[in-house]
Amino acid sequence: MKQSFLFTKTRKEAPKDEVSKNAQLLIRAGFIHKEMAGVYSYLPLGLRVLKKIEQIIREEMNAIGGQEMLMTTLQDPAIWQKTNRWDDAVVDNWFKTKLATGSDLGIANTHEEPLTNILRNHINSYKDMPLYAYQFQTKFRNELRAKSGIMRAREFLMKDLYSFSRGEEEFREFYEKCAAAYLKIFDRVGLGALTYRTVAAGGSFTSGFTDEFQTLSTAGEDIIYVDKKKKIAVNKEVYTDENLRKLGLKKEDLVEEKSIEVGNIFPLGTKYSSALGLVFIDKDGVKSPVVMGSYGIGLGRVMGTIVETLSDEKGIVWPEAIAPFKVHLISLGEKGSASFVYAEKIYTELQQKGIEVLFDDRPTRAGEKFADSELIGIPIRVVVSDKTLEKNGLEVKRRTEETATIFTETDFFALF
RNA sequence: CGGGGUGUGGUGUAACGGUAGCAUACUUGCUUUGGGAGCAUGCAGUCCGGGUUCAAAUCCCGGCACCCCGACCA
Repeated sequence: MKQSFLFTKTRKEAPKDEVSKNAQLLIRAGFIHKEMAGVYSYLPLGLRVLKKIEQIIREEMNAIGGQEMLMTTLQDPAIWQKTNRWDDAVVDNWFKTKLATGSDLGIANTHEEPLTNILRNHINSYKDMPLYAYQFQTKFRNELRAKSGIMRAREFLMKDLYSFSRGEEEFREFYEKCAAAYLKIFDRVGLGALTYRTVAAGGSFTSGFTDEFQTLSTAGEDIIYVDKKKKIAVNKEVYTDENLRKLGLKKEDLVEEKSIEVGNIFPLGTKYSSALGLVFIDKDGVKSPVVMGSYGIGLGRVMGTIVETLSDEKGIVWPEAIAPFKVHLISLGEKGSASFVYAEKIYTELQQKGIEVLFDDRPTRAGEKFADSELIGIPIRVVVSDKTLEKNGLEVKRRTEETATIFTETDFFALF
């Protein structure tokens, strides 16, 4: 894409009402637009990143047998009443609205109920399971206090997968598979080194533990105790001597850290299947409720966490796998000049090879282009100018490195 | 939801109750061209509703919005 075509602009200053680093940088660089507190639009650059994160998650979910679907935002209160989660006194962050006829309607904040209800039409026998369904869908949560930029929003895109198993053992097997897939996902998006599977409290679903995936960051809201050798952590909420003993962890190996919850997985047992009548008949003709699990990742939060943890003082530093473009090609020559024509040639060739490139063809000054490039954070910066032309090459600089190197055209294309 | 704070051009900021100014961005022109250029030019603003006052960005009341701390976070 030519940068002159991109409609977003960068800014030197962040809006005064944004304090979090992720929102400041993402707004300055033109990735997102704040609509209101906790509600952000994704602009072209931001959407590119979001889609890459989505695709990585999709690949890993498909790899463990997930089937993608898409459920509705508008929700029928009736099925939520069956699990007692319609009442505002029970679930306090509902957005609710009404049909023109006057009847109540919910705006979905999660999808255990609707999916369980859907599957009543598709699960009858033990032969119909195990079954794993997931979606990328917008959730609405009426948070009393939105904060931390895109990290805790009122409207956000979430991958939610639900597992349907014939028994506890079968459920556990998938649960562990999914945990492994999650670690892969966080690794692929560039958060692997900072992200820990973390033992947490059971929430309101079960009495046992659940698992969170926590990324170390001073911007985090959670406090966890990390065993860096064993690559595991314990959330403060379950940090007791007894629990540590159960988990086989020693207090002296644990370090207290602040962290961001980038994903979670938890057992649902038969809470929803029982309440909504999702049962199956086993080999012996006996009816039992389906054993369920739930597995979530907030895409915006992952994106925000990457900005929080990997940026530097000049701007964002995108890991290659999720960067909006792989190459930021900068022409310093005037339109029509020899170096500009050469830059256009490189641009065309990169595109022909299927390499995503943002071509800064704007008639602006070098300093501004460099500053923008660092702010936007594309992994590889390539400069074409009279100087590089004289040297018969291209100036290549990685966003993570300080120094630039002159490459010949051949060596440059060999990078990909 | 409790406590605190703040609302001024697109963005960042200034103005004792007395002419709303600066910077940036944007328009146009000339110069400049490897680290957010210079000169000139044009465009653009006091959150909303009341009140006090000769006079309100400024003081008072109400509302709304945003930020922070806490609580909450299926």
